[in-house]
Amino acid sequence: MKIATWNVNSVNARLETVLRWFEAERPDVACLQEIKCVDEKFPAEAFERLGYNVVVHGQKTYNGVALLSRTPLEDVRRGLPGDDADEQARYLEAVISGPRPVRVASIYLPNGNPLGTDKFTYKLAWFARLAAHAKDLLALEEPLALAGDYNVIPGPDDVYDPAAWTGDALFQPESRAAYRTLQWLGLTDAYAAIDGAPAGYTFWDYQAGAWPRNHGIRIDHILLSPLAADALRAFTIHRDTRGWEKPSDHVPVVAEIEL
DNA sequence: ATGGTAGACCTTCTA
Repeated sequence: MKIATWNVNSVNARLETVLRWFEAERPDVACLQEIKCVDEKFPAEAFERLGYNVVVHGQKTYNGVALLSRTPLEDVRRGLPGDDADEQARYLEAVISGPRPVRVASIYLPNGNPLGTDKFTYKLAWFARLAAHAKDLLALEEPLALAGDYNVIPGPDDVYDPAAWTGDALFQPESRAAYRTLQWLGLTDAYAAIDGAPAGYTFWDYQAGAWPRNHGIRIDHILLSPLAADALRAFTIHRDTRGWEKPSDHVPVVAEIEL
């Protein structure tokens, strides 16, 4: 089973590009982030024509996440538990039905910039809520994948120039520690499955020629519960899509598991 | 040099 995650930076502006990749890669499950539309504006029919079931947790203008699956999605949870006042659409969870069900979440973690503002506070608070919820999910002892744009550069090997990012929320010690906390709970970063691969960036800014200069960062991650990590067979970053017409600034990331 | 681009949408915010 191929589980993909992709921050598409507006699903409607990107539809042709996204469908092109779906037709070529045909993931079984896909987590989308930054769809930038309300539920009713999500182009569900286009994905249904390709054989996908669709659930959406949308929002006007900003954020918004979706889950696509070849088999029906059950036990759907919209929004991250822990703060009823949080109105930002950044979390969507469901169980992918089948003989070997897998619980999957599409995650769009807050960016947190600039430092010293409530945006960074919100990021860390959101991270704490995610850790609390992940702990509850891990207690179920199911195959589980938490996939998405975490807006965290885990380490210095995950950025073209660490010094250029020291003042950025994505590379703060607190952000990196929060990401490690998820792993101490028992989640595995599927990226570790790449053997001897060079830096695997997943994002290149639209500005300042970041793509042609390969000024990238690795911020899109797939975290797996023990049962899912044991079943991991491959992990791929589809960096070629960054060179396509009208690209997202993020590229798709895929974990293949064999349960 | 504190730049640059993209998307939503209406003037500026977010990334």
